[in-house]
Amino acid sequence: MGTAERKGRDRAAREHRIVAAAQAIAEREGWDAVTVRRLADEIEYSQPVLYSHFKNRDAIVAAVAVEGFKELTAALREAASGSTGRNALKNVAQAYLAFALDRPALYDAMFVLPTDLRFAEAGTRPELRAGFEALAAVVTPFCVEVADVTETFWAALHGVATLERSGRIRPSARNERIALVVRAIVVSGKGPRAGG
Amino acid sequence: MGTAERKGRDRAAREHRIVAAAQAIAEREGWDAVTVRRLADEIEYSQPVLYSHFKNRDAIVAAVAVEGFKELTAALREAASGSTGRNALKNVAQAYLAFALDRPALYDAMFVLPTDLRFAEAGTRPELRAGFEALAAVVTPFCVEVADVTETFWAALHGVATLERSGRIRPSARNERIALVVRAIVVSGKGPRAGG
DNA sequence: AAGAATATCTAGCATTGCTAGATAAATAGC
DNA sequence: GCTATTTATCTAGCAATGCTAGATATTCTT
Repeated sequence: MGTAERKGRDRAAREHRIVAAAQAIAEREGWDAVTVRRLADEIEYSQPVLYSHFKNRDAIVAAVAVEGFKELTAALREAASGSTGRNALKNVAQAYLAFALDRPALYDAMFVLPTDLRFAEAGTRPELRAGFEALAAVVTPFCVEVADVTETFWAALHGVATLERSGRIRPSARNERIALVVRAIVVSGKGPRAGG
Repeated sequence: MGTAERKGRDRAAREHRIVAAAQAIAEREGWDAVTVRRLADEIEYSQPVLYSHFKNRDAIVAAVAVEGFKELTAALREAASGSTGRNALKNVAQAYLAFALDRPALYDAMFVLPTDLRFAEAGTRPELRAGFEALAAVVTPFCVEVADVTETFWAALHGVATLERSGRIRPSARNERIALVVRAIVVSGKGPRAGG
């Protein structure tokens, strides 16, 4: 009899509901509104049930972050498709910033709030690695040291996103900053190449 | 009689002790350990006294952040002095990253934790503007659009610092990333200039 | 020295993450 | 089918937090 399987599915579905509720509340009202009690209400179970799925609240945030990486990766791939070279770079950069600025709560889960998620290391979750690969793909044509340049590209986008989001740099100059970052990648290969 | 003045001084001194205690605890044990009760113990007054100095806990974090900007600005000026051009850029970039990585709690107060501090706007506190100016100073020789390039330089450094700190990019490649950022600034002027 | 203003404290509220211990439900053994 | 055991879930509560109302000292004014 498949009751064990059904139980497993039910459990997975409930876990998914928890993560979805956390993401929805966070995106609507911010992460402070995501309390364990509130999530318990939302899924119509008591608090301790959540702790049978996740070690603690941070683990729930981390689960939302993983969802965020899936979405970001999809957005970056979509942006890269149908263009090449410098245009692909620009489209990806714009898509990255659009994601960070349109989905601040999700972006916070991925990059600002404390989690144990790791990148660019052995044991990195595939969802995270895929995001990095999507960036690397558009960077590759312009350099030899792909890892270095991809990391720096990513860091630049991340910095622009977070500083703009917190009002520390002028939103009005976003396009100029994107252009500068793209240009930096284009000329970043070892030894100066003619701008592409 | 100067008792009013003395009272003012005493009050200012107490306020300074609060901020210093907050910074010390944060740097030793992290911001989670900085509770209002703990600060009250530290300065040997009761909790409500803190609320006569600061509107809420976030305002205390913001006060520490302002101290951080003073320190960062000093470090950047020091790094810039005695060198020019590309070397100044590199030294400043290294100093920025060293600050962010050596003083994570302070850096968090300045850039990660929620505060109302603004940059690059009317009404910005002078301590914050000074930091921006220190970056602008080393960027200026390389470009026309100083504000755009300074913001992008800063964002790149900020991104590198935060991603490296949270283990999302390889610490081993820091020098390569610094080199890329510096190179990007050097060639960032309107119209391609020969790399310096 | 009496009254007014200021400085400070005690005590408590409401909320949070998390958990021990009790109970209900499902499963297994016979 | 009935009982014993395991599994799933809940009730109730702890300790900590940010913050504040209201009471009490302390200092100033006249």
